[in-house]
Order: sequence, then structure tokens, then C-alpha cells
Amino acid sequence: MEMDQLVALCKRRGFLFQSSEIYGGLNGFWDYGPMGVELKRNVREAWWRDMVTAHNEQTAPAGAPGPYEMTGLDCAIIMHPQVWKCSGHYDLFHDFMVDCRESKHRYRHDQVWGRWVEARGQRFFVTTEALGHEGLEETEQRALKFFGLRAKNADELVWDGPLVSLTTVDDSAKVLGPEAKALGSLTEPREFNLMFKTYIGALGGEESAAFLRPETAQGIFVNFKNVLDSTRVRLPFGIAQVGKSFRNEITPRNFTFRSREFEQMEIEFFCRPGESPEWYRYWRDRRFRWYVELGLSSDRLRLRDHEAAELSHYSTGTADIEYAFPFMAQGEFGELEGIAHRGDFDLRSHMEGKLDPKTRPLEVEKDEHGQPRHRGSGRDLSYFDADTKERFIPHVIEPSAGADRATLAFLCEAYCEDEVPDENGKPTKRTLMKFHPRLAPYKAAVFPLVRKDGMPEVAQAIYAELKPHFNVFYDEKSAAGRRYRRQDEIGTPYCITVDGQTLTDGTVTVRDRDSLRQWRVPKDACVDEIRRLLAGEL
RNA sequence: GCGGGUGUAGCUCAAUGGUAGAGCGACAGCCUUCCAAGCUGACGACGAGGGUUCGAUUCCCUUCACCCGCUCCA
Repeated sequence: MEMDQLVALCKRRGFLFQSSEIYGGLNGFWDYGPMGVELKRNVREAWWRDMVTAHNEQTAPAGAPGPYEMTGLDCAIIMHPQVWKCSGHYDLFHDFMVDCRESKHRYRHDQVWGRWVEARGQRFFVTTEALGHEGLEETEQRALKFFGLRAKNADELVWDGPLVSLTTVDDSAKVLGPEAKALGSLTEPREFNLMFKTYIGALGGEESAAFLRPETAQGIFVNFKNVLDSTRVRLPFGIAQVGKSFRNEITPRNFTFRSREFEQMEIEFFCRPGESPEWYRYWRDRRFRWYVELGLSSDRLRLRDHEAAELSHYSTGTADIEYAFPFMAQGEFGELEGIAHRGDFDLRSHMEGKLDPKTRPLEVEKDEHGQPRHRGSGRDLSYFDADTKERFIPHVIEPSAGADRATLAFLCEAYCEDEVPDENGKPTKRTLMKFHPRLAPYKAAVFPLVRKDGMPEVAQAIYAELKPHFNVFYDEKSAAGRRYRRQDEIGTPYCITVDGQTLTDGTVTVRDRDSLRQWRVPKDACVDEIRRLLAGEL
């Protein structure tokens, strides 16, 4: 399938539009149309139902180490700025960058290294991206090349000090960029904020600066104590949240895959430290199975465990659920969901101050005065186990899914073309969306075969009967074949048609989207028939 | 952010320094007894801004968006 065809269908049938299209569009933002809003809502609701409301805390689900509780939360998008400092987003997302006018490359200001060199009456700062021995060697090579010296004349170079960060240099005109041939090609450092900044209150000003959340998870951590104190949940338990997040992606591309405003479906699952590896494996497998159950059963879906080198130091396991989107290169996959074992990093960071992920055991990151780099809340976020009389900080398993990415994967997987004989028996191309019935925007469509002989009245009565139970669509315009095709393109799994026979024996036809199979049921049995079809009982 | 390409109707595509065409779809009507039928009718577009010109959709500049490659992807 070509992505262009799916994008065209999404627009034609009202799944997805580019944001602010009449003004020329806005990069990285997308709007869901009348079909898209139903599809995405079904994705979201399937997730919430399967993970939260339908979960029975009294028995252990298949594969789970034991019973557990699930509950939900809906947090504000704007939170106290300190949240993002303790979560690590402020440091990680908030960089100063320099661009090289000559090589057109961009570097993080604090990750360019170099040392001062003087030779032949010229003194400048020669840079490299490497550190240590490699960095010393490369700066020497580059200095020699700059002056046109041979290696044997290396002693002509007078070095002033060791390798230091570019952040120590004030005059960019005296800097030789990491891949430049001339001095002064690097721009002044520019603030590069991957979080959306906003201002609280009608008056601006830096003291009122805040950020739109780059993930929903932190709202769960900062409410951990509130949930414990208000709901009587006990370990192990999970808190789920669905909501919008915002990131200034550097390169939004590939339809909705990398959007700047996107929706997450996240669970923070709290458990006893000793049991966390088992829970991690449960959630990894449970979440993978969820996508399979909703139709991503092809070989385009995979579960990939991160290798040890990819893991954060405090994490004992992370896995990605990935999908081979059509816009990706052969053999490449895009992330739908990450399941991470986060230990006690988040709760402790919000207690004690931002932890340094490079330390083990984890310690609070300190500034040059020995004070916490980012102060925590000082609140006690530990858990008291009434059975064992133990107090400890729970470990966390985080299944974090992208609602828009899942929706996009379901769209890609559903897109399908086949050939159907037309009224003359000639094969004609048919485009259909093979959504899982739970995800399909409409569950059924109701038609009178022709607009006469009382057929519309019967069809309208059936429509009215179905409407309170399912999202259904009524259509009496143009020929029956065309109406079927219209429903195929928006993925309606079943069509109910009132025909001449209905008027004599009271039965209607039900038509299956994928197989084109038709069968008759009594017109009064439509609600039950559709209900059983959707439940997979027929 | 860089380089290349592309922006014409809802979609797919024409043509043009001088009134912008078509197919499909959508809409209305007629007709139609099961997989995009037929007839009739009406609606509908040069991404945005600026410049050159008597006149610009066409040439030039800027900008926005999309596609491809690079970079980035926390």
C-alpha cells in the first residue's frame, strides 16, 4: 500500500485533515474528521475499557503474577514547572544549540569540546565532538591541517589548557567548528526548547513561565499520594491516564506519526520492588497482545526488547511495541508503545530532588555548591504495607502508548484493495478499510434497496431500533452497490438492506464487509444479530 | 536545520503572460429490486503575500505546506 492512497482516503472520507488547512496548514498538527474522531475514540475507549474498567481486581488475569487493581486519573496539561525539572525533561529537553554555517550541521552547545591553540601568531579554539584521547588527537590533526603543517612539525603548535566545553568560549569568531575549514562558522548558542513554553496569567514574564506537558506520566507520579489516600487502592496497582501531550519535534513528518500535539495512553503500575521484573514481563506481553487482538496480527507488528546498552541505568528492562509503517524503509519499524521498568526513579525524584540517572544506586544530582540541582517536593511518597509492616518506595512499570500512532497503525493495517464483480460480472477495484468491528466508526449501515414500496419506512424503523445501541448510518441515496462501497471505504463491518422480500416475509439481508457474504435475518432481530456479530458469537 | 522536488475543484490530473478544462466524488431531481448503472441540473480551484507587467495561475522574490534525502528523534 502506498501511503499517498491512505492519506487521500483519510481526507476524502473524513478521517484526518491537516490542521488549519485553509490557512495553508501547520506543520506537525492534525485534525480528526467525523470518521477519524470515532475511530480514535474507539481506540481510546477500547484501551480504557480493556485496561481499566473491565479489569477484575479479584482474580489474576492470564499471565499475571497475581491480582492487581486499576484506577484512572485525568491531570491538568499545565503543571508546576518544578515537575519538569525533577522529571528530567527540563535538562534533557532544554538545550542550547549552535549551527555551523559552513557544514550546515547542528551541535549541542555543551557537547562540543575543544582546546585553545596558538601557532604562527594566530590563536583560536579548535573543536571536536570527541572526548579524551580521541579528542586530543583530533584537535591536533585539525590544528595541523588548519596551519598546513606536517605531523613532524606538531611541536610548532602551542596548546593552552586541556579539552574544555565550547560553553567556556565567549567569542565565536575564534572557534574552528568541528567540521569547518574556516574560523567563525558557528553561530552564537541559541535556546532550543523541545517543550512548549507558555505563560500563566495575563501578564507575561519569565517568573510566570510554564510548560505544556511533554508526557502525561508525571501527572500520575505527582498524584500518587492523592490516589493512595482517596481510593483505598493497595499494591500492586496501576493508574491509567489518557491525554494530550506536546513536544516540539525537530522534524514532524510521516503523516501523524511524529506530531507536535499528540495523545498518550499511559499506565504507571506500582508494585513491590522484588516483584517488579515479573510485572514488567506481564505488562510487556499483555500490551503486545492488545494490539494483536485488535487486528494488528500481521508480521508488521513486533515486540522488541531493548538491549542492555539502550537501557537507562536504573531500568532493568524496556521493550518497544513496533509497527512497520508503510512510509518506513524496508525492515524499519516505528514505535507504538514503550513498556519501561522505571524502578523508583520518578517517585524518589519527586521526593528528594532530581536523581542522577548515571549513578547506581541512584543519588540526587548535585550542583556546584553541593545542593540538589533540582529540589524535590519534600513530600513522603513511600508506601506502607500493612501486612508486612514495611515502608518502601514502590517500583514502577510504565506501559506508555501513543493513541495517534496506534490509530495510524490501525488505519494502515485496515487499508485494503480487492476486486469485486460489478453488476455485469466484470471485476472492479474495491477499496475497503478492514477495521476490527470494535474500532470501526460505524458498526452497521441500514439501506432500503430502493426508495419506494414502503422500503424506506421499514429501513428507518430498523435504524431507529439500532441507534440507541450502536453507531449506525442510514442511507437511501443512489444505487445499493454504491452505498455498499461507501461503507467499505469507511470500514463499516455490516450492512442491513430492506428489499422486496422484507415486505412479504419480514426478513432483511445482512452483508459482511470483508467476505461480501449475505444472509437473511428477521427484521426484528437486527439489534441482536449485530450485537452477536460484534461480540464474535456468529 | 540543510539540499532537491511539488503546490490548479473534495480526489486524480490537464492547459495557459490575455474569460482556467476533464474524469471521479459530493449535491438536487428523475429513474432504479443487491455490489461504484443511466439521464438532467446546479455547485466547485490556480497555497499565501509582495514585485515585474496594460494584464500574472504562468516570470521573479518571500513565506507556508507536503514529498524525497541528510540531520535529529529526548
